[in-house]
Amino acid sequence: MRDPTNPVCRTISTLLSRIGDKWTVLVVQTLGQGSHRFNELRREIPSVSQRMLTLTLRNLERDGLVSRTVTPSIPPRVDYELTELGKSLQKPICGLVTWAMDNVGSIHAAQARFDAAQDKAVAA
Amino acid sequence: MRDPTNPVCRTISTLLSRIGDKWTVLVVQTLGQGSHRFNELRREIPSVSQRMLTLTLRNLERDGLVSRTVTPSIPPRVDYELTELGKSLQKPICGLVTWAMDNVGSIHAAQARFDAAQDKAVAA
DNA sequence: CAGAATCCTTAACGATACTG
DNA sequence: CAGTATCGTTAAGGATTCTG
Repeated sequence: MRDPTNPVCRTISTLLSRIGDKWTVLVVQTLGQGSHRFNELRREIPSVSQRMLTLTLRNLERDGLVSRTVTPSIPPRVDYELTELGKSLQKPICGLVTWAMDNVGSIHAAQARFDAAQDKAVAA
Repeated sequence: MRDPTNPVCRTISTLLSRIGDKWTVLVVQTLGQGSHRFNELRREIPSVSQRMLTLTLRNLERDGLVSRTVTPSIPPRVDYELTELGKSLQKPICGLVTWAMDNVGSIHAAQARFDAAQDKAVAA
């Protein structure tokens, strides 16, 4: 089940690393509010670079989580939207984010304890 | 809420990248079966290097998700175990893994469609 | 047994400049 | 507007060697 040559495991692992990358979750959550154009996404997520937004959207599109609709006008218009599959991913992501928000306090406290113990050990 | 200078957001983002790293989820799931010694973990996760296992466990310990118990014998014995906080994280992780397993098929199909369309575009 | 330290390669990412 | 292409930096991770 955790054999890395197993294709199912590889897919799960790839998905987890997507979730863990810097932008995927932000993009999915933004698209959760509805369809967005490329530069609308950039404005909603100011810290993302053009390059990273492009790559993130390409990956999401390739995995079937986001649809890309091109309107060949001048200037061109491209709309991104969550697919049904993409929408279904929101729930487990939300579970994780909620857990994190509920437990920020405990985590920070644990980190403070750990770092204090480290300092003490180094000082000694 | 998605301001990267907000400490809560930073914690959430750090947690997500932990989930997304190569080993954290595997280690948490292995420890979910019960307490393990260092080399027991290595045997259960053969692909992890000693260095990465050490780093992963340190991070988990610092975040308060895993406890580390040293028995100063010769040879030394170190046991790792999920804390209550760590156990509570299993549920949202499971939600994500379950989603992934349920949708591997759809994802692979989407990737195949995407790649086929790419090839066609390149060939043209 | 459980690690710390070091070296090295690769991949991620940001910044910038250019294009249909 | 919505990208692509290229470059340079940083960080992740593996392999190896050494130690209490």
